[in-house]
Amino acid sequence: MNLETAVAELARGVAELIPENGLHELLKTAAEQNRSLVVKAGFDPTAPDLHLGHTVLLNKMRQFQERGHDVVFLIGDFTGRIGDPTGKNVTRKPLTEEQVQANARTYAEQIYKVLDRDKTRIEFNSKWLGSMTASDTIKLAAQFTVARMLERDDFDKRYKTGQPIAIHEFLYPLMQGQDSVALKADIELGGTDQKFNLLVGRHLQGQAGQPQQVVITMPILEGLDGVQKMSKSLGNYIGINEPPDDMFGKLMSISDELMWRYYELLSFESLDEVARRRAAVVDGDLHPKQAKMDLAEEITARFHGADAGVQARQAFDRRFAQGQLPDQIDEIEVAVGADGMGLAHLLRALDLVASTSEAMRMLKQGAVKLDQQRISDPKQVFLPGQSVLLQVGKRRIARGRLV
RNA sequence: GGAGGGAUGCCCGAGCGGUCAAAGGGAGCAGACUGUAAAUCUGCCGGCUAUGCCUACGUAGGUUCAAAUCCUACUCCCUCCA
Repeated sequence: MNLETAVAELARGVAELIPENGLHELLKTAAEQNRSLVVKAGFDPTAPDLHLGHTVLLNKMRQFQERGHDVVFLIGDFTGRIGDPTGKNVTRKPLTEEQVQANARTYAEQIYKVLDRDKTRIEFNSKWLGSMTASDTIKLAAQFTVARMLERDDFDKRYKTGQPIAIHEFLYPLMQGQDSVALKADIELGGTDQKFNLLVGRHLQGQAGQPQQVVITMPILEGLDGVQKMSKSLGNYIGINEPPDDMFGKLMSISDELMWRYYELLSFESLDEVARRRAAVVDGDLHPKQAKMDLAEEITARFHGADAGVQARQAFDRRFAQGQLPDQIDEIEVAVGADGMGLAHLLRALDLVASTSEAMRMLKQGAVKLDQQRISDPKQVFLPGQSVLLQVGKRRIARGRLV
């Protein structure tokens, strides 16, 4: 494959490339010298539950692996103790060695659904940061100024609006930059929110007399709402370990507009194919729902296998297009006592609602169905021996066997 | 070290002695519409043994028939001065 094609492919979906022609130059040199590049990406050791947002970066790492480069999955076990300066969670409990190891294992279980296990190098930054002395730290801190630190958007905003900034937060970008020095990184990948930190790496490498890494930032993937970034705490995420049907269903619930964004950042279809698809939808030759199902199937298949992708698609179609019940409904045994149990409590017992108060509300709003028939009397009593199929809204469904 | 401001439900934010389970917005949930779309409209949105009761407005006390609202102490946060 020629250089131009390689650069174009590696630049797909990239938010920013610094310096702009850096990737081109690097690939050229690497090819000439017949060496592989050190590609680094750092990860927080406290959030090992990966979702599709994380895979935007992983996908890019994988692309580099496919070209034979040395991809370093760096776990920031040391920097994780500082806490990335977001203004929240300024104090964070230090993780124990065991916790770090456990989290690393959890990462390993997940990332190889995208990355090539044999070509991935896992490192921990405590390896070099942990042995730094106070004097080393001061030397490191001396290589950067407060004024430049305050250029960071996050710090700038907080400083101007009077939000607190703890001194130790300034160390985070420096430590992360030091990682690049220690690894002699040629390229560092990160989200756009990491831009400043990645640039500090370039600066420190320069100070250390090393070639400066090329910085590649990837866009932050929007969550299911299409507005805020995908994150676990916002609840707008799709976890890569979620069951196929859930994954498929969540992908189907995104807006049409967001679907194209997901195509760009998550699909492995070539940009040409995506463009063709989009044109077909615009021309009315392809229903947007079909396009979305294709995407949902591709992603589901990536994490659960091709069969699971197809099955999830069929199950979705049966359930929502044809209005059938799901293939599998968990049957829960409920002890109702000799006198039976009222409907409101039964819903609670089946875990279809969070409280009996919620049950009352759902009943009042006509959201509850018994054996596919709408019902609304909270006092309706169910006796032992009965078997019931109860639904709350479209998605909550359970079968209860009363004893 | 000194002076001042603030802490309200998942989040933001009004209330500043009774009519406050607490305005308004966001998020979320449900119903209608649909492609489980999105958008829109409507309703809900602390809990319970449920037309009543209990718990809630930083924490602990106090004043009062009655406190999110007043007083005291404490904790945390912010601003300005040094």
